Amino acid sequence: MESQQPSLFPEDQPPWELDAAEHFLVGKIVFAEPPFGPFDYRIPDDLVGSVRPGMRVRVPLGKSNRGVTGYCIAVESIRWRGDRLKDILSLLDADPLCSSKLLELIRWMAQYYVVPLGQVFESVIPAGVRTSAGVKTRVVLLASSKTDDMQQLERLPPKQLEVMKALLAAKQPLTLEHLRKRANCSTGPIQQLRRNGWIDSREEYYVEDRPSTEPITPVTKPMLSEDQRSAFEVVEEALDSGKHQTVLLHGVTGSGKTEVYMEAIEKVIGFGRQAIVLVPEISLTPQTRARFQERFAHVSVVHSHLTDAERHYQWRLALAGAVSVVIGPRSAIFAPVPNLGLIILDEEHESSFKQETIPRYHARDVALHRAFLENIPLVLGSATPSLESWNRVRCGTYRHASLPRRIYNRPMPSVRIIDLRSRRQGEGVGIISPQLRDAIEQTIHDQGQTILLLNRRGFATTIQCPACGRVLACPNCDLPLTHHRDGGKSVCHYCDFTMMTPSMCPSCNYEGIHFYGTGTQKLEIEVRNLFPNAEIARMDSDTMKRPGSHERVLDSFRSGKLQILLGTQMIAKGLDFPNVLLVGVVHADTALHFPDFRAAERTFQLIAQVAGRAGRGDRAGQVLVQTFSPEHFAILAASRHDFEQFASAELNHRQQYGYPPFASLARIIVRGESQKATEDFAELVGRSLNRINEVAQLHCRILGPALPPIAKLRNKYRFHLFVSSTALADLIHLLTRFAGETTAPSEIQFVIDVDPVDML
DNA sequence: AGCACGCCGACT
DNA sequence: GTCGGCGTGCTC
Repeated sequence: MESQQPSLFPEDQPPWELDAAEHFLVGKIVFAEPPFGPFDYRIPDDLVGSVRPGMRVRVPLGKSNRGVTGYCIAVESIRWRGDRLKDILSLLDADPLCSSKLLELIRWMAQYYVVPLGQVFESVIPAGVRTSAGVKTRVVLLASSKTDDMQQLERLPPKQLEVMKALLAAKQPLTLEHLRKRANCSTGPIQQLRRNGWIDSREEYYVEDRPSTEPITPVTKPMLSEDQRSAFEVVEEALDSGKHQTVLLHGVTGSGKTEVYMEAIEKVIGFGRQAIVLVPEISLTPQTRARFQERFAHVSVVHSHLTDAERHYQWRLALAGAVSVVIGPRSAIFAPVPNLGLIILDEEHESSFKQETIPRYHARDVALHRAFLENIPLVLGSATPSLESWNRVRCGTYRHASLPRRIYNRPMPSVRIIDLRSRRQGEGVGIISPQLRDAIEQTIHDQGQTILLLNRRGFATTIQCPACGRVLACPNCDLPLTHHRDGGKSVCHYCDFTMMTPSMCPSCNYEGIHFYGTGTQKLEIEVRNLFPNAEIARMDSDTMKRPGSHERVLDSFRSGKLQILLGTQMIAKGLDFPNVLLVGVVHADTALHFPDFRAAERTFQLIAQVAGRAGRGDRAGQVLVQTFSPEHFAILAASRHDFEQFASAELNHRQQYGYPPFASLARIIVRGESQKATEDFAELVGRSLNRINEVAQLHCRILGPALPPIAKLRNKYRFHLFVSSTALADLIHLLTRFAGETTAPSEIQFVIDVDPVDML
């Protein structure tokens, strides 16, 4: 990665030449496209002092000297070493786009995730900032030097004198419109002053002020419960220590973690510092925003629907220190606040904190590193912590604060496991067991509400010919298509390929193709049949496509209009409805048998999270879990609300097989349109990795290439390899060397995914 | 990525 | 003998 310039002269020059040796400044520049650099460019005399790390520059590149935009990562004084250095052409920023600490964070990310520095910049600095979205120019007026002569000034006509007084009193440039208002005059006298040289004008960039979206209605803050207070004290201790410290706030669902966060934020704001709150994208609901905006002034909410211009504006506000709290999804970890005092990452186990495009960073790990660099506390909150974080609690790396009880000491819901295997064939062929059906009926009778979770959308998960056994598959991805009853379409859930579901088998022409497996659509139909008088709504990514539909369904559920809400995991998280007395997990095994070492963890989390939706009000809740694996430890532990038992069993298993968190893991995905060429290249990748591992004497395990569970995606064949090591440095070293010396043929792409979350 | 240099086939 | 194919390599 380091730049190398072939030196034309011996390193140690004779002293008489050393005297003559010219010292000058160079900027180390990186680019977002190849060649990534870093390259050294001379800083021309007129830019000395203004080029600083974190700024963008325009530089000539290549034989044609085409102009390219790069990021300055360092400014160094070097000795002349041949005349091959080119000059920086111009500066694109007046001030650095990132502080030195953020720059350090970017460097760490580039190293850790094996991504060129320039590409990390592109992801850290919002596109709207880079394109100056929403920035306009305007003419501003300022008093000229002529105004130094007070006597001359006094002799101006009265109206013009008034204008000049107003302008001088403002002590800053004003637009024509502003000045006109302040002097309470027409434009006439102002133009006259400009003509006579009393007023100078210049163009300036500005961002339109947006109407403040902050209805500052401070609410009286609630008293912390005893549990909340003792949890807060752990965080407070970390804040007072003035050092970096990570606290895992382990609070059961409904235990009031947010109050603890807010108390900590309040304290940080009291120090004149800022806080960043990271939440999963789906938790950034208007209610969450309102909660923070009611409690604090200057809250910046960064959600995914902001335009580039709005994002740019929020970013500038944060940079200027005009924001106390930034709340947003994973990219909010890069908020350029000047004096960060605390980072909070809520629902830290959520996989949406992992970015699935380059750079494939995990916001939790980036947050940890930023907190370390800024020397501030990090609070990770979850009811079902990731095993990575939990293991660090066990090792004593993280402090543990827990909220073991729900607020007002409400009981956790009782969980009953329903063994689907015991059902006799032929009887109750439906998806809803008699026990679950009875429980729903009882709940309706008790005027309560029911949530039904089925983590698979569509109608049927496989479309199969009962005569020849042919399964309808996606032509692009080779995965079974899911039948959607609205419109009778077959849809691929990976690439969205859609076709009309044939009535006839394409292989054997058998009339009577059959649907197997269950999705939320089929569940909806069965539930409607079972409870014809109930109000029912389905929530999954198919019904939630239109903006606002999410809110509409949740509002009518909150109002009590709906008795049953069914859907995919989007109903499992965060919802807080006091009248939910029953939660039904329709098929707990959906995620259990995935070829992924986190399958058990995911299953535990999903059950625990959705179970947490029940019994949040005055009346106790109950949870029914339907499963074909009633003895599975993840399902058993979830039914007892016993995270620790689950975690210790799962950690033992991970340790035994060398999975994270006991080893660092990376995945290399190779894809291409030709199966043969893709496989050949994947083999080559495997040989390169093994060779580097041996010659550099690294301690890495290399697995594969193998067919990933999704072997074909969007018309591309895929192969993957895994590299793991108990020595993180070895793993990164191997990957860095590999990336440095490998170029894929043009029709093949490969990506390195460090700490992969998605194994498919 | 872009643009060079470079070494083999069909044309004036 | 020249024009031009796109295969490797470099860009501060």
